[in-house]
Amino acid sequence: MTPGKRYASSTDVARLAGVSQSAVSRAFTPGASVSAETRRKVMAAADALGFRPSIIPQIMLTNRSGLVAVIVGGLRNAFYGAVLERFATRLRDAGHQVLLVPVESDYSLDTVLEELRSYRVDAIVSGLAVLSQEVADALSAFRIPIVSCNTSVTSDWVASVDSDNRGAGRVAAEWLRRCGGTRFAFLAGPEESPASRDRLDGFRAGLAALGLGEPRVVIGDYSYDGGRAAAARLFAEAPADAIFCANDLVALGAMDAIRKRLGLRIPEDVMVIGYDDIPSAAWDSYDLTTFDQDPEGLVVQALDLVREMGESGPARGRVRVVEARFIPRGSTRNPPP
Amino acid sequence: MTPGKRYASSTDVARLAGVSQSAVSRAFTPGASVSAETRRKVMAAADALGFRPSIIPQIMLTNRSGLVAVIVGGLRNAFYGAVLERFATRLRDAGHQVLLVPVESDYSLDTVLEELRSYRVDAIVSGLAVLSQEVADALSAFRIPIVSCNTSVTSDWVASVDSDNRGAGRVAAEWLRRCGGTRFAFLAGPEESPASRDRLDGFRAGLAALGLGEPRVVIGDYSYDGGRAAAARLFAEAPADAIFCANDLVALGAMDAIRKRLGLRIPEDVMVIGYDDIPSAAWDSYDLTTFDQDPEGLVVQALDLVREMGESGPARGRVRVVEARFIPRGSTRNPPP
DNA sequence: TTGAAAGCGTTACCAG
DNA sequence: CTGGTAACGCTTTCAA
Repeated sequence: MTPGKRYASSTDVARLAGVSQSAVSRAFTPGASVSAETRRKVMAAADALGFRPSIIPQIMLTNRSGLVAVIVGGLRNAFYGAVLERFATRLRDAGHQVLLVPVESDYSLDTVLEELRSYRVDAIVSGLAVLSQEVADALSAFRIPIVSCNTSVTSDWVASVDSDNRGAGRVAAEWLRRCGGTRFAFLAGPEESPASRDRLDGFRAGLAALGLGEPRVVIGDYSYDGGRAAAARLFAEAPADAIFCANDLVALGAMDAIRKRLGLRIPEDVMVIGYDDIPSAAWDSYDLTTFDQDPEGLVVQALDLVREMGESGPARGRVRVVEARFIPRGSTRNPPP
Repeated sequence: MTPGKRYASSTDVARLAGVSQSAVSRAFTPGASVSAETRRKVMAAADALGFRPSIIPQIMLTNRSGLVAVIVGGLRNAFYGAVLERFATRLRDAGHQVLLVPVESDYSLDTVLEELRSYRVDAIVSGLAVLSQEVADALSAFRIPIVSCNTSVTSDWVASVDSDNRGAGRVAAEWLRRCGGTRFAFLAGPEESPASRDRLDGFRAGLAALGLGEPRVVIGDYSYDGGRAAAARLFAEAPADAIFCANDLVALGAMDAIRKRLGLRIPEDVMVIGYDDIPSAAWDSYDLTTFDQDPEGLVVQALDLVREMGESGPARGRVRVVEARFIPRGSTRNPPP
């Protein structure tokens, strides 16, 4: 192609405007001391050439790129879409650019981090839970501030934002009990998901505090199909009437299995509670009782950590917790007054 | 913070390894001529210092950043989430980094493009439809290859990928007619959406070809709530029994309104067809007849255009079309044999 | 195979 | 307020 030259440089502009290259730089620097006349000449030449300062040399000088990487694991879940959109919008409003990094598992995380490092990203926000303390420590070697969502593990360079999963589990247990539930079950996410585990822990604790036994647990995978299959497996063994699900997608799948395949009614025969409050949860066909994870709060806290780490540098033990707000809807019966 | 120095440079590595800086560069350049011994020393020193070449100076030299910007308008629709994830994955596989740019309207597009230019992005993929020929021409001034999805407008620097919306509209009309539809309606997206307009055009053409009259049209906004409201407005005026919707979200909202609010049955009383084949369309509660927009094909074509423009430079009139595959499900009756 | 040196486009500093 | 110069970290000549 070679369309002449793709980009004009400040030197080109300086030549055309009849000033020094430094003058051009100053004309584009807010608050620099330039005479109105010089600025006018520079801007005219810049417009003629389609010039805008490149940010690349600046990155080279400062080692700050303005880039923040956001690592996501799977966008099929509308909740992640909503969170990602918020991150992207707020990061841009704060003057950053968003580097989107899709990662299958934390297996490939090391390779990815090498690349991000070579781009001098200022920080990394990970939707992927950083699983173990070892991984968190290993990540510190990269010396890039990392904020991990849905974990409470931290290290020098890793901070985290966590939802109050345990608290929510307890609330679910109490509500289902108050509304007349007797046979409790938990449809879990992937076995290794800390969020799913914490929700179950809270659910267990809540039931125990009420003098009730262990809930039955079916392992799933955070998807609609997984929820449907899990519900089928659950009822194939024995019925349940109070089901807490690891997330909304699982709950919606379970609801469809319960109604369309098993022919039971919700909430009369079976009550269901989800987690996330994705848009579909509010749809007329489901009207799912769930928890709002406060995506706004999650994003705000995460970005506040990014800012804080950028300013004060690494420090161990930064954790923020966002509350999960209970949203009772029609998939659970009304409690007695 | 200042943790000593954040990044080691090739000069630091050279000093530690007792070689020249050029040697370090070569050791990291595949196919460069370095002796095994030198490479060994360099790598040892690099590991000790945690060194990896910065990509920034390279960008400065070549004006190619490896960055491809993806502009998205709203991630609430799961279809866009799925498409975005594919884009991100494939772009990374092709060795690019993905810059995610959320944009409310094309109002702010100019500002955004200035920024992207200063980052020397190699190309821009826009999920936002580039509306008019004027906008497309204006975009050419930025001299960055742009691929626009869901438009057929092009210019020197703007290529586009379009779904066969008209063809799908015709198929919808034919299917609804064959299955016994008599009172046709179209629930549109935003008035200015070219995709929605094209789907309607095809629907109209299909009905006309069958000797049928104009469908009734209700303007909406591509959302579930919009679909619900649009269906309510439609039936408040007069009933319909064959409804084609601008996308799946609208269709799902309409289905819920028709069943839960109006007390009608689907498909016995009313048939509904959507567009996109988002995951929820296949859920048991909806089982929505729809069109698969072939997100895979969309992404492949778009990235092929990116590659092509990167290699051969600007050229007018690059358009690719991806087929929409019809997926009959339970929200329409079975056609007579 | 190796080292020295130029150059990419900025910003920041220093004299004038 | 202005122009010259150093510096950032790399790749790429050019000589040796």
